Amino acid sequence: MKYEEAKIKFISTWGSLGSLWGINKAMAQIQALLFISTKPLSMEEIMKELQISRGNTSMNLRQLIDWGIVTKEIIPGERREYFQTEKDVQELARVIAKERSRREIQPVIKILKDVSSIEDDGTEKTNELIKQTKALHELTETADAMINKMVNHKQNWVTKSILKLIK
Amino acid sequence: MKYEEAKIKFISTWGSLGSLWGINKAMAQIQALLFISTKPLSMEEIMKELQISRGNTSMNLRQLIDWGIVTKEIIPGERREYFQTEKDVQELARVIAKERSRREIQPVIKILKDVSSIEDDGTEKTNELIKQTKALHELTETADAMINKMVNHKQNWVTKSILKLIK
DNA sequence: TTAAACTTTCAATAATTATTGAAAGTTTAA
DNA sequence: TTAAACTTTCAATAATTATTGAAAGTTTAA
Repeated sequence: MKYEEAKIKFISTWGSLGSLWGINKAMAQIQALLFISTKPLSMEEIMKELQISRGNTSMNLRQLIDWGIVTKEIIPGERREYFQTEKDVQELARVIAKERSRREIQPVIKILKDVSSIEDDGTEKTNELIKQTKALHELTETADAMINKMVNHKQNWVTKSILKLIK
Repeated sequence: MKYEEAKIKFISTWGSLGSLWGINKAMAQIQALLFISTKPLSMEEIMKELQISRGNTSMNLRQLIDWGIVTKEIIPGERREYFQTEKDVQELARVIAKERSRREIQPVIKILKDVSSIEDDGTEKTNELIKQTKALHELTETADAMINKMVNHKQNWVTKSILKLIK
């Protein structure tokens, strides 16, 4: 496998993995392209590389900026804007985990809490609903907290300690 | 909020959360319905409760069985099949994490490994590709291993230890 | 066997989500 | 100011994914 093939493979794999971290294909591909680029890229360059339209590129770049994983780079003397992504994987993981938690997990936790707090009328079905949603609420809250804590430590001594602990 | 309202809210929330654990809406809703049911349900009952077609119910039930979180229950003297889901949240989390890892994360890890092992021709762009995909490969592999290990311990002494460690 | 009571399959269709591209908007240099 | 060089917006369209429902298949009781 040579450079070009590897590059295409990486970008398309990372694109289809987008669903796993909650973003769409084009957004993930743009991030992937910037991630392996040796320099910031312009919108024109991104469009050309990924074969996507101007509108699509513009919207998805804006979303990536909104997520906080892509930044605009102003190159002196240049009219057009250039873009670059966070290059450190640990920091990338931190931002993604935090955003996903905020956008998707927190709202669910809130609803689980509400649902599990309904008045117990003593019937079997109400009992079951309360019991099960309460268990789900606790699990979700714990898992969310753990992932965030984990990923928030830049140095990985914690990771190492945890790995040692659970091996 | 009364039982019926809470039930509907829970099922629709869990349904839309499906994307987070990699399954579709109907599949997640069926699982949610079974999760708070006090007894196994027939296909007829599931269709009626969720207002979905027979075909849809049949296919998604099959998928849930395939994932290993729903089982058929034979009730003596009854012709039709009944279904129930795993009721223990810890076990549920274990199965989901394992399946997601197997179906989605493992294939990506393999590709990252391949891409990061291409021959280094000494150019800057090849260097960057190798460096960045290697970092991503390590991170993905570590995260996957951690989540699986974590969720694999039924007792939660590990969870507690980890929480203490990272707080 | 047969026929009733069920489940599964799958082509057609509906719903959802992503993408295009042209028009409108904005910025900058002269 | 103006016009060239850019970016953003958004209605139309394409692509993808989920759902339906009728026909085919299977199982069981008699």
